[in-house]
Amino acid sequence: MERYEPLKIEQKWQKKWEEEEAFKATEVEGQPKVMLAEMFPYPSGAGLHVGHVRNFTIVDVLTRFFRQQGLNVMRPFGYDTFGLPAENYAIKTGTAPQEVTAVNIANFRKQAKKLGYAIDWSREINTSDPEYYRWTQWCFLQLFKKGLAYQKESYQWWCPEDQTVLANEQVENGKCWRCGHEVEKKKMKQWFFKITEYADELLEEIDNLEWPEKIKTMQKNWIGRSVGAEIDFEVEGGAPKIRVFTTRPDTILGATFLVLAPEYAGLEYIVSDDCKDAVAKYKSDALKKSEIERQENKEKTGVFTGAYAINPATKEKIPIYIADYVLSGYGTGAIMAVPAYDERDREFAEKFDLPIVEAELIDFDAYGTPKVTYRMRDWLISRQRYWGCPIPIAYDKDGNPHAIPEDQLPVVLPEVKDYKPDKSGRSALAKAKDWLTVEIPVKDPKTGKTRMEKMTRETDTLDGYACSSWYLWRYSSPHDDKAAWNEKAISYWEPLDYYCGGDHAVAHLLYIRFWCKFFADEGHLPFREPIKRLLYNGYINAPDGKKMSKSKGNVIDPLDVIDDGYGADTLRTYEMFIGPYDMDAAWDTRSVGGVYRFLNRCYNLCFDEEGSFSPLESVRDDRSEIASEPRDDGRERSGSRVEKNTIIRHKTIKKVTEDIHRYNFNTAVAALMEYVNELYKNGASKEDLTVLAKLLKPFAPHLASEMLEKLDSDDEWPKWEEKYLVADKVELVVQVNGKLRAKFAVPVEDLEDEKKITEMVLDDERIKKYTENGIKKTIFVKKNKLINMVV
RNA sequence: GCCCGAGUGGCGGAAUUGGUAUACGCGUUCGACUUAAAAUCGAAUGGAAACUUCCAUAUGGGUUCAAGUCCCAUCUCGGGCACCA
Repeated sequence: MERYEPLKIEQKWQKKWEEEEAFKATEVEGQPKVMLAEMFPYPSGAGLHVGHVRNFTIVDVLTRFFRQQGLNVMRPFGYDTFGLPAENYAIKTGTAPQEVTAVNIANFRKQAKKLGYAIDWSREINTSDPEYYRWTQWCFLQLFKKGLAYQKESYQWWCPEDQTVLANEQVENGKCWRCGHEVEKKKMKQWFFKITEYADELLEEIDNLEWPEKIKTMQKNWIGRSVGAEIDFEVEGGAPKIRVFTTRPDTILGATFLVLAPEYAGLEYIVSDDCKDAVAKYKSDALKKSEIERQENKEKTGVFTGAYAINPATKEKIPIYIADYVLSGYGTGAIMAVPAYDERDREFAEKFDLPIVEAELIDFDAYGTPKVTYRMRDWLISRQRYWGCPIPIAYDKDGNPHAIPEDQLPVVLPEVKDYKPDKSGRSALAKAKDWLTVEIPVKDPKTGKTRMEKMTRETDTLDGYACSSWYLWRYSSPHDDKAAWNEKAISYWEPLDYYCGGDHAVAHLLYIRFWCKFFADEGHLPFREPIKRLLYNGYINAPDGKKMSKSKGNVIDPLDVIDDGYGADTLRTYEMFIGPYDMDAAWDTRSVGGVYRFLNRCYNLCFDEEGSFSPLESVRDDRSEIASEPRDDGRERSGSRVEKNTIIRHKTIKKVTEDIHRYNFNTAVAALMEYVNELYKNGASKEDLTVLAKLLKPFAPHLASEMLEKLDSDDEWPKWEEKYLVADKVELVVQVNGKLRAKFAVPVEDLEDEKKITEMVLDDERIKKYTENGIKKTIFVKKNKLINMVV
């Protein structure tokens, strides 16, 4: 007897799919389309891990499901290749990141093919390929032209280990998200994208997305819209007015002092001479304080500036303090403190012995102007690193930035020998002397003539998130050399219908929405939201329940699972069966064996000794008596095995179809297992097996293809018919006071006759003993085939 | 501190609209095949009882003919935010 040999079968089909370019997608006007993608991976040297497999398989199950349903499906693939791991490796070993990246991509591609994914390999993209980043630079220039990419000198998070600035989203608990080193604040001139320009729309449109509530809430909190007012306070002695932001302008009568952030601009005009030293010291201490220290010690600190302001409502003189509990980057960096209504102000007031006035609330119209403020800041995008997309900017001799003309794109990353950033904090690009100088055409404002001017290139590179903020659109025309994306192609395929990932809840998913709105405004995109549905999958942990990590030695390598003989189909199906897709799950090696046994049973149903399927009735006659034995539950008592199979076949089609639509992949697999168990009991017809193979194909495409080939069938998704879902006899549940007391097999038409049912039930010995003293009422629920007698 | 999730057998988990709790898988036990083992096939498997019941969905209350599901309170775990005025 032939045994199920997954590796042999899988090789055969993978070769076939590759040769046929089986998953190539082309636009067909009028045919409904579906586009799906996972969050493209960073191709690390370690290769695919089980988390990738879960993520990619979810996309693949949906991809194949929709293909089998006759939709025009596109499922591309790509690599997010710029970033620190390759660069740090380059610094350590001198190997060019370009080289390492090429090797890692080749490995990822090979592994993804080994998993049998239905990928259109002609749509493979790579963010560090000049063919790609040429258009990342083009995107930057569009933002630059509209003033949405701008430079600003401000205090920024700086990682002393990686020698680069970090965005707010890249600082986790006061530490660098990559190396874990404590970050500090440094005043620097940096590039920003003005994401705040779109804050309102980004917030408002969240509710229209088919995204998990968790992600939507996180984005809303991140944007953090607050409605309030700005109020000006005169400063005694003629210093510039202090403008504060408050959400409670109605409490102004209780404002007994002002507090400024230590970084408050214009502080020098306010501080009195005798307080200068104390203020200067407090300010420098605050800047040195790490984020960790600020978080751990929430005890209020601050110093008096020696200056006073006038409360415009009470006309009283109130002192001005500086304190680090007021943040420079939010609102105006200054607050009116109302200790009677605000807990933090109260703490401060108590510590510094300031008055706490329980004043009445007033209508504030006379004192403030309405103002909306956001917690979200502009997106800091420059990085002092080599391995990133060069910012297409050059500086004239006065230091003014100029756009590199679009016909000079891409600005290609120059080859260097030493990848270390220099001591001044500039990236290794500063060492590429030849590359650094560039000639840019400049229009002379007086003569109107254009002349070439020598300039110096920007040595910062773009945050990797910029590269991934438009890649979904590149998929629609991945090798177009005329435009970032082709308008016709993108309007057919996009927006993306399904996006699946388990990371980047805020940053990436907010940035890509921001760029979408910008490019829609520029007339380049025909939609304002890039992603219709988001599936946010959970992590896979080690068998001990802990996170997998090399140092703990608990990593499961998916390729080992395949090569151990289980094969890709088992791995894929197991990871779908492991639990609800959006919950974390622990790897269980023994359960992998269980899924393998299931696929083996599928195989054995289809391939007997002669290598042909086992037709119903011809085999397993030894069990025919058992099979036709009436069962206790009374269901289908009269049905033949063929009739039983027909019912369960249609039930299974319905269950699997609906489960995949609901992303309940685990219960879809369970339903297939139940179906196979039934076929083992009853025997299987060709029709039974064909349906099995079709339903199995999204999960285990190689085995299913092998079965379908044997059965001489296409893979068109089967349909169920409701009429087969109703057996002629059904099981009636009888409860007394809500407790299960008996089950009856009744003809389905009897459910229409409540009186008949009631009489029959009351006449039964099992029920009689409970109802001797009479019944108060009966509740009959036809839908649930249930009757409850209340005594 | 605030905002979300979640808590069901020995284990991972089902129960989709308030209606048969524990689907499916793992593990365990027994049986068939075998000289034997593996593989495979079949049966049993929440706990106490013992032939008919009782108790079980984190804990305590409530609503209902009926609650894992709804309401109130409490505990535990996970995630997010964390001086945002």
